Amino acid sequence: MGIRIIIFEDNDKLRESLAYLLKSQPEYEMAGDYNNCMDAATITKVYQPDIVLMDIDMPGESGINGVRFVKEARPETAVIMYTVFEDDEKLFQCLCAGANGYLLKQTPPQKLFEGIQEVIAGGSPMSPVIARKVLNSFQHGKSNKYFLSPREIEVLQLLIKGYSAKMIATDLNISFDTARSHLKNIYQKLHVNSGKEAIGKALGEHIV
Amino acid sequence: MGIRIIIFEDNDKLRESLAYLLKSQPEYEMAGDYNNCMDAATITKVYQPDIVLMDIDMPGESGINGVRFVKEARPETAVIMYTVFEDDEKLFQCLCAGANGYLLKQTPPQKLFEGIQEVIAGGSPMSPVIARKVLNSFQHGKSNKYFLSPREIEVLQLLIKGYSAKMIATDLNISFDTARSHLKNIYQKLHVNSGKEAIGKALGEHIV
DNA sequence: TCGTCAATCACTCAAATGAGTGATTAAACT
DNA sequence: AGTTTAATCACTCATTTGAGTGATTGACGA
Repeated sequence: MGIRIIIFEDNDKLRESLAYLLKSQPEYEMAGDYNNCMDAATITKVYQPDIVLMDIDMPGESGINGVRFVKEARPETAVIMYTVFEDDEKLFQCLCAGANGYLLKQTPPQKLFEGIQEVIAGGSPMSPVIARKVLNSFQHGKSNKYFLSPREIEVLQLLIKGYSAKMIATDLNISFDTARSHLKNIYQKLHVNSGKEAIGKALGEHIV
Repeated sequence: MGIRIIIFEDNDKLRESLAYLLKSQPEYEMAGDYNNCMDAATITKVYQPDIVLMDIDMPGESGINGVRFVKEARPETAVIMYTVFEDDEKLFQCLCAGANGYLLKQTPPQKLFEGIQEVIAGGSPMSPVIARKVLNSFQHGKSNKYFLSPREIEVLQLLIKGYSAKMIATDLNISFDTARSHLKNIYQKLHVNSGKEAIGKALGEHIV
């Protein structure tokens, strides 16, 4: 019994040639190919594939939801994204949805085969550019693109810890009004108008 | 001029055989090998390597700090971790410190060479197990260990977007006081006593 | 049927907050 | 020497918030 593979890809030509390519390898067993992932959950439950190749841009449900469907239906099935998109937004949505690999369509067939083997071996194949983005996402080191002063960063950090203006003032040994003054300046720089928004933005954009 | 490489590895035998191995390839140029990374910053500034192979467990400064030193001294230098450790703690500390790749010591020399080429090409080589861990770290989905009701989760999400109680009320078509009531219940469940703390906790612990 | 709980709404009150406006000092840069 | 900036402090005012207390409805399960 070979490695059971299902493809979701709306481009007919590409999907068929992919299927043809995989079928030509004795170790793979094509369990189906579809031009949309609306029924991905059912399909996954029925055919229990080892691998799913998933495009992102498809009519109806996007491949991002496709990953979700497959993973909810059968977590053991490994999903490899196979797409032209390399923008951060879609990439991280796919990863959060549970994708096990992310290969760009420029990937030569040889690398695609390797990727499938890597997934079977418990790995997570990624195109070089993607792997770089993924690793970069971890070094969310103080971007500070809003040009906060050192003192303002200190104040913001305390704010994030849930401190009130009064507590911040005490902690930093400055007056209540100075603390509030810093806070107001921070809000201006972050383009927000409340401490809650500032916290959301700071944590969301990894400013601190 | 070849690819300049520096090795930080405290195991003398391993370090020397690695250096020997790399020197035997014409495209690599060994720019030095060290059994600790205490002076990694200076060494990096002086020799300006393209690649640094960094062990984690070393006497004096750990390789995790080593990454930091190298990256602060010269961000263009790519650092590849080369270690036996595959535990989450150390892995993610390295990534956050700016590592560009993470290969386990079980990696055969051939794969090590490929990894170096991949880094030069702008990629981020990772051993399969590592890549899997990295991708997995993205799918930390809503734990809800504080047993928030569905409605409370809705309210919390709006709060995180920076909405005031009044805005939440409008958005959900409920009265101002109901919104405040929900907020108070949420604070109780999260063991906090302000919206700001709630946002911090929710974002920090990936509750929503 | 009874109890529990989510969801809704209401009222009070003291404290915190955001906004606006303005000022001083010291360091850093031009 | 002049300018900019960070950091400090002060005062006002309307709005928001947290807390406390209490009540009603409807759904769900024991």
